[in-house]
Amino acid sequence: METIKGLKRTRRCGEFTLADVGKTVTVMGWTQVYRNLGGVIFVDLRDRSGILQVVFNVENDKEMFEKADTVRSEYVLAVTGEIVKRAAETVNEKIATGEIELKATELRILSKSETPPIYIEENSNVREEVRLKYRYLDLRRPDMLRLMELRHRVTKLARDYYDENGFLEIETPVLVKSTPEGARDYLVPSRVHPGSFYALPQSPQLYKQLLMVSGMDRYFQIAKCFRDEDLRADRQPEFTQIDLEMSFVEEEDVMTMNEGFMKKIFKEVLGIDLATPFRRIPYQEAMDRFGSDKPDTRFGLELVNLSDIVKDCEFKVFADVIKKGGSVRAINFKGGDEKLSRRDLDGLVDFVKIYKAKGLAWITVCENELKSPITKFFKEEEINNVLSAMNAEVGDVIMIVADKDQVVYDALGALRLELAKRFDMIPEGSHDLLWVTEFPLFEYSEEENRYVAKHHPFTMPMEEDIPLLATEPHKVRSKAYDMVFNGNEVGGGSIRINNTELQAKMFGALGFTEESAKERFGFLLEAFKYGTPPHGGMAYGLDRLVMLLAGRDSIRDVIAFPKVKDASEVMSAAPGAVDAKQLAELSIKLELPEEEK
RNA sequence: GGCCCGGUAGUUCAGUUGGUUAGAAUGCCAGCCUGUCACGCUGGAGGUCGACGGUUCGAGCCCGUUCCGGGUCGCCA
Repeated sequence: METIKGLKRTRRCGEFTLADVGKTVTVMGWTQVYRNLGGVIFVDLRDRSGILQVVFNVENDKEMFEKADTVRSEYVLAVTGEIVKRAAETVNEKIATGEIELKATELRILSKSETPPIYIEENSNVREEVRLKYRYLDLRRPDMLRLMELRHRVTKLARDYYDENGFLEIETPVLVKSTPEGARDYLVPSRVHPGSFYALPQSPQLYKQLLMVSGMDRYFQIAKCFRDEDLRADRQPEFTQIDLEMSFVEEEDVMTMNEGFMKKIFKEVLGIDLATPFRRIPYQEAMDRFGSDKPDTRFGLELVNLSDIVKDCEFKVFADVIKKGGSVRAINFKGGDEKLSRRDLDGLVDFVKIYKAKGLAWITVCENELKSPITKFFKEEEINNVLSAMNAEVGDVIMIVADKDQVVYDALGALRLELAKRFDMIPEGSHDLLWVTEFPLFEYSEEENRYVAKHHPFTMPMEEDIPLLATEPHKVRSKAYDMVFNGNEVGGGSIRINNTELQAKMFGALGFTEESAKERFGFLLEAFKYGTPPHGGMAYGLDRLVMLLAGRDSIRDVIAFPKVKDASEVMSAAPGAVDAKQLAELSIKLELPEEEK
């Protein structure tokens, strides 16, 4: 094996141009392909920047030619030679360096390679299982390199932007106190304090608020966060936030600041001029029109509330639902009749059942009649009112769900996305940014039988709703806002409570006793006694943001070493068992479920 | 935890109603070839059909269990 000793790389492979013709240079990289034509060998040498063709000719140097003949895929080479211009008929227009090539004068094989299990190429369609097992090879592929580059640029722009706007980058601890509200914590046992545990942070929330108390004024951080919950295509247990907090601000200040950030990212990464300010859609409007708190507004299929029209109808299902406080809502799939077979409609009925809907009623508007399993239960006037409310025309299919509001929203919200996806109703390359505002402060947890904070317990209620805190907490709206990009939540935040009495009311509404509030958040409440500026902030899901900017469907594509569905890592096989000695040091005894012993 | 999809050569896939020796492309190995660029030509090697069990004269194919990967519901303040 040969060494690099005495050689210096001139530049990366893809960075040479016609201007370098005649120069003697040294390049280093991986062998993309080699082509032995008998008396001449071509090696395409690849690194992060691209490819440069290297030529070995038997007539120039027989010994080196024979050495070049032993080169195989992914061998790591150092080649010194002269950059020469290619003859016109041998120019390769497919690569950036296609007009030149390197005429080798010295070849060193720095490292051999076994035949790689996956081929290193753009858009290889290798099974994800294999890609993840050999992630370091997968990352050699140009599209993966570009995604890592993109991610780097976004974090760099975040640092630049917030720095320009007077934010300080401050690190907060990764070993923190567990506050079991919300997602499950990852726990880290303490050796020094047997029986005690740190948690890994779900977000730097409390610390950044304390930094505001400290007078840091504006803070940001690229923060690793952890949530011990199940994965999704856009959710990893270990993820990164662009986290920020500002003092002396209201909602509009935070939103404006962050519109500026998005404007900068879109301009510099995608070359797109974003219009600001973004639209603001109150939560309730988002739910009523789109059935979602992260609405994709790039297409229609908006929800219409039919409750008033059908509340007295003879179709028991609808009337009963409304009596119990639920609603009957519908979407109109324009021209759906010719796109959907009866079988497709049955499939959609099953589809909404995933979201707990008990069924999906439909009315197909034909030339001289209506096709529907339910119209027989309705008076003519009711039907006409439904049709006009839905703006129905011949060829349309009206799809109706009746249930508790949340189920109706979930089912129709998902159904409109499904139809839009299936029938290509989303304009290609469109980008739709908006804020959803006025989130409810609480949501009811059936599991815990109490109200829980929708955002987190430090979120400021809207002034006009504060009187409702003690009486009708479900009606209280908050100064919280989510940034939504093409129907994805890319970030969210709120104005925080900076007043201890209000915070106490908040804990009261959440059902915390004074002691339990003190036990969990005592240090924050204590800090708030000493002069807390009005403050607020937000956090972006960096991984998801980069994924969307890149137009990818999976967050794994923008994370160098992602976890898979069961939160393990295929390549390293983490998590793993530890030996008895380590456990003993931590005073931990295992008691595994029977089947796992 | 539930539901759905997938697992056949290094890789991507095909494989008929359950029937002889499981195929293709690509990659790999060898030989030939002096301007290719996914070089070309000739030849060759390469399989625990994810695993285990069952049904059957006979299983890649049917049944059960299980492992692995993906999607999704629950979950994710």
